[in-house]
Amino acid sequence: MPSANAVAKVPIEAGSEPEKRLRNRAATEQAILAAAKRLLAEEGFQNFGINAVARGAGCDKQLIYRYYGGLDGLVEAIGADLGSWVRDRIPDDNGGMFLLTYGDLMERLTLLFLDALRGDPLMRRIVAWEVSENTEQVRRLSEARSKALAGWIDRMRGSLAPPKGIDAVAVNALIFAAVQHLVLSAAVSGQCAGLALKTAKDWEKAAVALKRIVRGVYG
Amino acid sequence: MPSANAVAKVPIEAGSEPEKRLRNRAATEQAILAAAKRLLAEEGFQNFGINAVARGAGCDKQLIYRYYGGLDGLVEAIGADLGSWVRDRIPDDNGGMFLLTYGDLMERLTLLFLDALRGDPLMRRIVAWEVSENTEQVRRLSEARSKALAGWIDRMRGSLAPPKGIDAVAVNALIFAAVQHLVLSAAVSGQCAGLALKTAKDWEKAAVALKRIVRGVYG
DNA sequence: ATTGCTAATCACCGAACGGTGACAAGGTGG
DNA sequence: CCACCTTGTCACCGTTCGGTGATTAGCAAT
Repeated sequence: MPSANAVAKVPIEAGSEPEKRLRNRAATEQAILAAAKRLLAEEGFQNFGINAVARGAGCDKQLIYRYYGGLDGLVEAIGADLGSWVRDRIPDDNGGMFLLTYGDLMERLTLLFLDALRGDPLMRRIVAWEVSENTEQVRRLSEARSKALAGWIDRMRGSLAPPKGIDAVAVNALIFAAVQHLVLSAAVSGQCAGLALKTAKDWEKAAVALKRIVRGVYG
Repeated sequence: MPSANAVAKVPIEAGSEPEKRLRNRAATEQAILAAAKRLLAEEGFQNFGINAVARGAGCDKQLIYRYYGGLDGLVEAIGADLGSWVRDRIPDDNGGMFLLTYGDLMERLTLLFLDALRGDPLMRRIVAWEVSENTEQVRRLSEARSKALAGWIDRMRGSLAPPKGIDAVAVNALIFAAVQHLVLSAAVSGQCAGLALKTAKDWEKAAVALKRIVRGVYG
């Protein structure tokens, strides 16, 4: 290997990573944010820290402090993305379907929410984080998430009103809580309270039960 | 200060902590276990570690390795206590009440479970832990908990069977999931999906909604 | 009093953490 | 060409973590 030093001076990445991200702040910021989201989604909030994110982004942690003001700012940037989550993951129309009753609406909402949460590991980790810690970080994230979700629900609801005599806020809180815990538990252990949740058939059972619950309350 | 060394030789704890727990293995083991449970209940699983437990128990961490074989063994010892949790926290009879239908049973079970979970911070932390991590530790804990709970439910059920045509396992999984997430979220943030959960009145609303859901399914 | 067992403590290790200040590298305007 | 500003990197700090010998301290039997 002749002139090894001269070659080594240029990192070997000629064939490994063609993109170098050299002196490009915007790209680096995006890389950091992407690494943070990926890390949080894949590893969970347990080992989520400055060092891990910097390692994942392939840059120095100092840049995280410079560009985001530390982990807090980075987490807030993640929270800002949650608004787009709703737009990306959940259709904002009814797919040509007519929702005649509040029960129709809630059935569709809960099933959509179930599938969306099942398919989004980042969101699951955030939900798990919310019920595990009470730091300012998490509170901000939680707020952003609930706000985005509430807005989406409002848009879907249209002019439909819940039946009189039913505390829809409380009932819906329980239903959404059920979906969240079910999906979280399934993602971690593949089951929830004795109900296996691995195969498509398992999930179909869960969906049927969920519909039955919703219809049991709202008809 | 004459003979300061001699005085310092005896720790000042003469007036601070009358109990010394000197060379008493059984007592030390209990102190460690109690400290672990207290720490887990009050601080959560995030900062739960060998050093923290040793600090909380007021002894050296080496003893945790000796007596429990490390954190894993200690966690298992906590899991072994979960069986007694059911016995302590939840009555195993029906309080002289006659449960005529499966709906009666489930209403009573869910409300009992709700209150029991609300009143037990340790159990809440364990549930939050279960949906946040997937280590062997947590899996063992989870298993112990679900086993104890299933046993209790079985004892309560007696000969009552769910209505035909209803997938009770799936429905009940959702209902228990709802209770768990509701209580966890409330404990952390005082609310769940927009439903405030602080005052007794708030919880009464939640209980009414829960009853409505159960009755909606099981009549 | 001496021996021996065991409960309990101490001292230390390497690693990882969050955080910070100093410095090198790369474009840009004069 | 030079000075300047931004981007990126490096080295280091103090602290905490999990984990492991080596050591001390209390009690019982002989």
